[in-house]
Amino acid sequence: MTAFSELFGEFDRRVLPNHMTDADILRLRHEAFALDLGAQDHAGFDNDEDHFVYVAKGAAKLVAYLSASREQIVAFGFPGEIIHVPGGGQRNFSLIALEPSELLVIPANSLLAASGQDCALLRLAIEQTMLALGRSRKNAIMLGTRSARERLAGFLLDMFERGSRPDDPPETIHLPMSRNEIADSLGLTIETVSRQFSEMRNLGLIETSGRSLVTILDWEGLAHAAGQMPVAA
Amino acid sequence: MTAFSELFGEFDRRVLPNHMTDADILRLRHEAFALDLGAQDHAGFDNDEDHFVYVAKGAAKLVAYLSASREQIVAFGFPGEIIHVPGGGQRNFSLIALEPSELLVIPANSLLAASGQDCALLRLAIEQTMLALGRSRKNAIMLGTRSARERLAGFLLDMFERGSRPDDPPETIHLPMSRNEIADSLGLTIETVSRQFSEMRNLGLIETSGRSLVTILDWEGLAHAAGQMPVAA
DNA sequence: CGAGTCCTTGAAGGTGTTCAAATTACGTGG
DNA sequence: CCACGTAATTTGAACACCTTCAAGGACTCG
Repeated sequence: MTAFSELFGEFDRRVLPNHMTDADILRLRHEAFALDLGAQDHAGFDNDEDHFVYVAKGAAKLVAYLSASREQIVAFGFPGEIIHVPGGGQRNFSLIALEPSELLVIPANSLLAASGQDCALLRLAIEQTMLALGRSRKNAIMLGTRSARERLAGFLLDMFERGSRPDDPPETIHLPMSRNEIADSLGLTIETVSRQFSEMRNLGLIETSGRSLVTILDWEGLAHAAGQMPVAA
Repeated sequence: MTAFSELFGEFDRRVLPNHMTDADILRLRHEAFALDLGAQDHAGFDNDEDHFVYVAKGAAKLVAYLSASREQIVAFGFPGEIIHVPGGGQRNFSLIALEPSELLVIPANSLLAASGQDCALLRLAIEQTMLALGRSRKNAIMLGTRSARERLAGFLLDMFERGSRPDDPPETIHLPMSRNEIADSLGLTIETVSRQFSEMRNLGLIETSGRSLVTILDWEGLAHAAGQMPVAA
């Protein structure tokens, strides 16, 4: 069993709906390809077309480049998630691995091409695109309305939801991205992020160990700091 | 010919692809409905489901409510455009008319339900969702990286692209939204928006007349103020 | 163990916010 | 058609938060 077969098999089990026809699965198998990236490698695939990227192992960031210094991280991808990578539109997007990663790349056209009569692949594509839209809007709301404290607290809670691994100690998470990358995703500077870490440490909300291990000590306090919306109608 | 027929006819001509089957068109016609809204009316439809809303006349905003005071406008919709309105997820979204508007509302399920063998409706849905995703990401990048000046300059240029009407004087646009709504969409306060208007007026970039008429005097200067990315590789 | 990078901390400054008040625009009724 | 009342906008001043610039310290990799 090749590496690709294993990878595609995992994708099939975890993402593809059960009722897919063999023809659809075979076509997808033919169009998709595996990508093994080292830390900071950027995924190089045909930039004219949209792609869906399934993250099997590791972690990745989708970056939009602006001026030389400032860049914005549009999305993170963790194992089991799918990132939508736009093709050559107006802006320059890149998918970059945060740590050694195994990815399965699926050209969007292979999902959009006519597929059987129940259009299972199209349905998969639209479902993933809508998920991406929801995440992007949530992100935009965060960037438009929240303070630095709220952003980092929300970020940490989000990372705990998405990034907990079987081998991590409970309540503890390994952040695969640097402070700089956290800053670029929250629309802040690295110094502000660092200061927020320190203050939240001093408040007894979290504990850190090394550069990337974070333990949540006070879940309620952290949720409060993230500025949860009251459940009013 | 009823108002709905006219509205749906326009939608058919301007949005639906030519090769749609009559069955698809009829089903869509059966599921879609017209909505006539006065200024500040909010579109009330079943909030559990996603909807696509075609704006025929007027203008609308898609708002996310957070705490009582702060809200974020996620998208504007102008004639000819389609807004994706998410259903009952975690957040509270509302579609609200900025001025008297005619909308055509299409429940997402009526596009997602199996449709013929070429899945024309599904294709339409995915195309619109991807457009919405692109706009949302562009918006997130703006909110994460741009200054107040850049945001308002970019906003005005965007409005000129999307909102020019046949009866407007050239170089001049009617903004259907208040300063408050501009602020809520740019992630700023109303005072900051007003100050930026004043400064851009003093710089000779724009001219304003009344509350909603804006004339661009210096296109190049405004584009520069918007912080155009140099076309470097 | 050493070198380099990443992270933290400090101090000063800028940009946008908040609070408050004056002014302008617009719809309504006379 | 003009005057008035209300709401939106503009402006001012003080302040808060985040950024910038700068330097010291810690972690990780080879």
